[in-house]
Amino acid sequence: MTFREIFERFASRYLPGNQSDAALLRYQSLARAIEAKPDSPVRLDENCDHLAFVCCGATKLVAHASGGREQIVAFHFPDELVVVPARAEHAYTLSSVKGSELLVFDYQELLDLARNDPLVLRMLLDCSRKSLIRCRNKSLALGRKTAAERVASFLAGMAVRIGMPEDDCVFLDLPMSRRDIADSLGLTVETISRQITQLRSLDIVSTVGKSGVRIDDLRGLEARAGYLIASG
Amino acid sequence: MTFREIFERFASRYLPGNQSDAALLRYQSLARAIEAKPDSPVRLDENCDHLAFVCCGATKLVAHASGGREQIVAFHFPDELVVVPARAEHAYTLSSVKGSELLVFDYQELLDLARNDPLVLRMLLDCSRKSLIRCRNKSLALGRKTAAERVASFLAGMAVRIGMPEDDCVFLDLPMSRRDIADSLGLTVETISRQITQLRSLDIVSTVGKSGVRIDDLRGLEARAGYLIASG
DNA sequence: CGGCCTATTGATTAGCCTCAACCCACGTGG
DNA sequence: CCACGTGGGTTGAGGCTAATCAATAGGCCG
Repeated sequence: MTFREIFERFASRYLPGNQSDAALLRYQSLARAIEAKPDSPVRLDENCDHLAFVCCGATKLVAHASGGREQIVAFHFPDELVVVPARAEHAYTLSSVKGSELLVFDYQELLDLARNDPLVLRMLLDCSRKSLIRCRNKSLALGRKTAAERVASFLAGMAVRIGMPEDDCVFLDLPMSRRDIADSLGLTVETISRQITQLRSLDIVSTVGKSGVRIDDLRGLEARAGYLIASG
Repeated sequence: MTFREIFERFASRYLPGNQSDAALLRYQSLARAIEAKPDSPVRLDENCDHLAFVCCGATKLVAHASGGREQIVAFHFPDELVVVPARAEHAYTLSSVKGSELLVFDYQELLDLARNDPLVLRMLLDCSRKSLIRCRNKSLALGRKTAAERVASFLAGMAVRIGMPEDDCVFLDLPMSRRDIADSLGLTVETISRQITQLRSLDIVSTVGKSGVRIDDLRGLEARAGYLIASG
């Protein structure tokens, strides 16, 4: 994809429709397209925050702790936005999960340009609030849910975000490895594997190759997710 | 405190200084003061999001899972803002930790009023982004840190937020109970207790009564917090 | 001073991690 | 076309961390 196409896609989704061509160009001049190879960190200026638009592929925002431990704080799929904090201040890295094309802004520059544009500000606010809700839900899972519940919640969440409805079930083509899932759920690859095996033996999901998961019983999955609502 | 005083305090901290009296009054008309007793949920309309300004006391935002399990997703101290999602949609409750005085807005109404006020929008954006960073850090702790590291991180974080510097050390008067700390760190009260005992025996902290904690060795505390930066 | 609730301490258990082996799909080169 | 190597995924055995269960201690109220 050309830079032009990527920017158009971003603009049509996130910039208000009534922008003048001149205004669009100003936004465009702040943007930079980045192509990221599978499972490689996205190189960004360490001294400032960034806003990234995922055009295609999938990315993960990774938090680092001592001893090489990693926690994936969020995944991002096409047409989603991420706020990436400055590496210098907070130990986070944005990485691609599979090959991805991104559009990246210096967050502060973008904010300055949008200083008097309430529609863009509201868009950013909305994006930030959605991330916050997701992150809070993740905190609940990491703090209080069992391995079985975390995996069920994860799959149920993926079904909403990237699921392809088939007759009476939902098919997932998971872009991330078991290791990524483990790092996202605060577990190990072995535990993920065992839990998926468990779900398979209960006829709740079936797996197709390494990345394919068909959710045959979404109700059953949600019932195991530990939600307060909908499962008591 | 009177409603007037609470609102003034909110306005001076979060509304831009150049607002007309009429504009201030419009904001004021959306606000409602709530006094919350210790450890009791704040009663809010379940069908909409809210923005709460903590005037005094301390609050916690609690996420609920099945089986009565609770995860505290954030604490809030005087002069801080919280976005509380609609209970109807997401299973969250705002509760006071000790007696608190709050100023509460319907989030949507506030946003509508501020629709064309970039300064207020940026303030909200900023607040949302700070919450997001905190929540991401919490995810790292819950997903990948040991009990010892979580408690150390917690105390180090509290030192920044509510610590009172004394000669060569920091004193904390923790407003929350051990149970709250446990629910915040994804642990049990017993584990919290044991970890604090451990820190005491290492001469890193000393405790004064139930709520007092003096951090004698902040460096030592941070070294045990599992941070990537500053501790390798 | 006595009752109550929170915090602490101790003993045991359970869930997940660790370590190790194996399987399988895929790519490579003989 | 098959032997081989590689890397992710799965499965199994044993260990460790934090949970659970139970009892004691200690602050704070009347």
